[in-house]
This record gives sequence, C-alpha cells and structure tokens, in this order.
Amino acid sequence: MLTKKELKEYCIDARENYLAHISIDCVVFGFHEGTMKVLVLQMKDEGEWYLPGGFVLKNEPIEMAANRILKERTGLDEIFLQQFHVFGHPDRSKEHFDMYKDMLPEKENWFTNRFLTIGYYALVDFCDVNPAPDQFSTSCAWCDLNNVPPLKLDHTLILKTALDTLRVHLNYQPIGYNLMPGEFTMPELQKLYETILDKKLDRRNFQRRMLGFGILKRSEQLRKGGAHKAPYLYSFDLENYRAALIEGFKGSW
Amino acid sequence: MLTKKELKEYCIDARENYLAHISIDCVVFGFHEGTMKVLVLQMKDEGEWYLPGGFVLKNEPIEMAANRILKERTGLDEIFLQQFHVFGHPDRSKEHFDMYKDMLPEKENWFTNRFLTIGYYALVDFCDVNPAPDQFSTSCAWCDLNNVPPLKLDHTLILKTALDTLRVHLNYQPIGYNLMPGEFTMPELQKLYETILDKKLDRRNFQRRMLGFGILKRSEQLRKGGAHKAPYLYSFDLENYRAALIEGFKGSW
DNA sequence: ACAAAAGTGTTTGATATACACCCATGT
DNA sequence: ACATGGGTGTATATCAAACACTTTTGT
Repeated sequence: MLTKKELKEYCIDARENYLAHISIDCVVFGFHEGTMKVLVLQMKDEGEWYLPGGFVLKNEPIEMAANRILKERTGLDEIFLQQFHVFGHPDRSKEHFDMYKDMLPEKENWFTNRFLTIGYYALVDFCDVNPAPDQFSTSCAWCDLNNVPPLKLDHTLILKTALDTLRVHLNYQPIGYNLMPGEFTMPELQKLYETILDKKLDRRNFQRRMLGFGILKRSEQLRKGGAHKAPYLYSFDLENYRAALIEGFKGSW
Repeated sequence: MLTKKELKEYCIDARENYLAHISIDCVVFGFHEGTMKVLVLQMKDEGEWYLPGGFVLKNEPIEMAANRILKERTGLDEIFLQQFHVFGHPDRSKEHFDMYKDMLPEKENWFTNRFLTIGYYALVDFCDVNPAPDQFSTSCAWCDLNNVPPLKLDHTLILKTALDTLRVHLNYQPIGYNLMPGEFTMPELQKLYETILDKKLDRRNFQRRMLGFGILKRSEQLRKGGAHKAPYLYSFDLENYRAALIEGFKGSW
C-alpha cells in the first residue's frame, strides 16, 4: 500500500499530467493450451483483482494511451486494440481505490474523482506477454476466462461486455491473427473459436467455412510429434486478412 | 455571437457544473418522405454547421446527459440512443469554437480545453421533433442525409461513423420502430432500409425476409387514398421487437 | 383500357448442417 | 490391432436471389 507521501505525490503528478475524469480499462485476451485467458492485476494489501488500466495524458490520443498502458503491463508494442464501450455511470467510481479514500482530503485526492472509463479489448499472443504489475498491484497475471475472480468496481461488467462484443465481432470479422502463434493447426484454431463462443463446433464444417474466408495459407509442413495423425500447419494470409478486417465478412442486406 | 461577458459567465458556469474534457455529440436520424434526415445546428455569425451536443453534469450518468441534450434540441423524452464511439484525438478540438478563442485567457476559457466526445446516434420519429437551437446557434433543422453541408470540427467523421454503425446494426438488429410512425406500409419500410443502405432492394424478397423476422403485425386496414392498389398497414409487434433487439437476428456461428 | 403500384408465388443457386469414410500415429 | 485425432467428401435442408403473374386503383 502506498504511504500518504507517495499517494500525495502520485496525485499531484496525476493532476498535472492526466486528463481529469477519464480513464482507460483494457480487457486483454490471450489463448493458451486450449483456454482463453484474461490479464488481471492483484491489488496490494486488499488482494482484490482488477483490469489493467490507466489515464490519458493531456496531449495524448486515446488509442496511444491504451497502447502505452498495455505496453507497461505486457511489454508489447502495437497491440491489436478495439475500443468497445464507455462506462459512465457516476456510481461506478464510488468504491474506487477506497483504501486510499481517507488518506487525503477530497480536493487533493485524484482517486475520489469521478471517472468515465473507456473500455478497450486487446487480442495478444499469449506467449509474447511479460505480465508486469503496476504500482498499486503486487502481481499481474493471466487468469482463466471461465474462472475469473470477482473484480473491483464494474470491471466484471467491463469484462463481460468485452466478451460479448468479441463474440459479435466474430461474425463479421476475422479473429485469430492476434491470438494465435504464427503457425497453428486447424484444430487449434477451432479450439480458439470454441472457447470464445463457449460451444462445440463441427470439425469439418468449421474447416470448410474457415477456408472459404480465404484468409489462411496452408503450409507444406505438418505438426509432427503429437500422437495420432499429423495435422497441417496454417498461417494467416495477411493481405487477405487485413482486407477482411476492413470489408467484413457478410452482412447480408 | 456571445459577448465577452456572456462567454465569461458561460465558462464559469460550465466549469462549475460539467465534467472537464468530456462532451457528447449526437447524430439524430429521422425519416421523412422517403429520405433520411439528420438534425444539424447552424452557428451564430459564422454560419457553420455542427451536430447537437453538450456536456455531462458532474453527477449525471452519460446516457442521461445524452437524453437531456436531445430533449433540449427536439422536445422529445425517451429517445432511442446508441453509444457508438469515442473520438479522442487531441487535435479534434483545435478549431473548436475558435471564434471565442481569443476572447478569454486560456485558463478561463472552457472552449479551449481538450474534449473527448462520446458519439451517440439517435433514431426518432421525424414528425415528433420540434427542432430548437442552442445558445450558440441561430437554427436547428433537419438536413437531407445525402446533402449534408461540411460540418465543424470532426463532426463529418462522427456522422459518417454513426451511419456506418447503423448499417452494421441493420444486419443483426431490428431497426424501424423508432424511425417510423405507428402505422406504415411495407413499401414505406422498405424505403427506410433503402435509404439507410443507399441501395435498391427487391420488393418481394424484402417483404418475405421482414415478415420472417416476426416483428410485424399486419393491420386489417389498408392505406387508402393513394393512387394504385391500396397497400396493407403494418405496425411493430413490440414484444417480439424488443426480444429481437436483445437477441439479435442471426450471428451464424 | 392501361399504367403504376402492390400482393403473392416459383425456380434456382448458394450456404449451412449433419453425417460417413478413410488415413496416420503411438500404445 | 486399435483407439484417437485428423483429412476429405456427400446428402439434405435452409435461405437468399432472381424473376412472373395477378390484383387494385386513378386517369
């Protein structure tokens, strides 16, 4: 826990450098060994969990702020980020960092301000991430998506909204390039879809549809070493992938 | 144009009551006589056009702020509102109200602040709206969607983004209840879809698909008076409509 | 009677679903 | 040899697109 002196310094610094009343919270999705993971932080002392987040510098574009925040938590540059919602109910900050609530008079205390938070979700390659805690947390770690502890504030809602948005996006955007390693097998990719959607898909139909999108390249190589028949390795065709990101998949009408 | 005194009063009032650095801009869509309309305001003196917008009271939920702002411009309560994006580049406010830029020192001037703006789009029944200007505008009026003048700031981008979002939503949500009068004919509803999508649709396929959604009730009545064969009148089945809003239409996977 | 708008229906192709068969590999 | 996972193929249903015919109404 921060001392009163540290808190005071933080608040002065924050007021000087950050936009008031605005924060950013990120839901970082990773995929590893067949399960979806989310990056969470654990608070000092209290031990409560929360999503990686931060503030926007006074002259910084918000996308850049989200990138900066995530670079600090993951070590990664150029993360795939998608803004998905602003959470702006005044009550949402009520219990925010309440452990620091009484340490400073309200006028000086950055954390008793009201904050609107801009939600971003990020898709990253699990293996590339080096989780690093921030100054309020003891640890930053991956957590199984279907086993997330209760989160501080409205972070549980933010996570749920991010996941819902991701599921919708799945229907008209290619997803996977940012979550999968460079090479992967079709069953591995299917597992990704299955964990995001939380339901089983038909192996053969999945493959036909996926190939139909035209965003995959099949390698000559096979994934050797596993038991059973060796599956083909695929990678994304970046040109078509990017085009599909812009165009979208279907959309009927 | 506001006098220096008026401006000063406005700024003091704003700083006291509104959250700093946050604004709301609304794209209000209406539908009338076969064309889409957007609500725009015209600035005093300069004559430039911009979207209806405003700020968030210090203890007000953002949805409520959007509703309040639109109530002032349209006279309507309970508007269908959809948050769609935050525009947060620092340069976006550069030319904001620059006519007022030099009238007050920067520290006192609310309008030289940087603002992130939360974009909402609204769908309203054209006939219910009573357009009312705000204190910076001489007029508030409907404008043909395919004939919108250049807008101040990034409002042209905001409008375009709203329209793109609406088009996407069309694919997995029912749209129409908020834009159409209580009773309407199938060709009228089709015209709405055609103007939003900016393309012609097949009469017969449109009808089949629309009815397939199960959100329409056909009245016994016909629309009399027009030339040619009298079309049936329809209204939305609110129960199914709301269910479809939550469920969404398809979504494959 | 006829032009124009509206209601209804059919044919066709594409896409999704459900399922069956074969192949490769480690035990 | 066999269980398991993976590659490939086919029949069927469902849905979208294209198109034709009939009905009503005002002139």
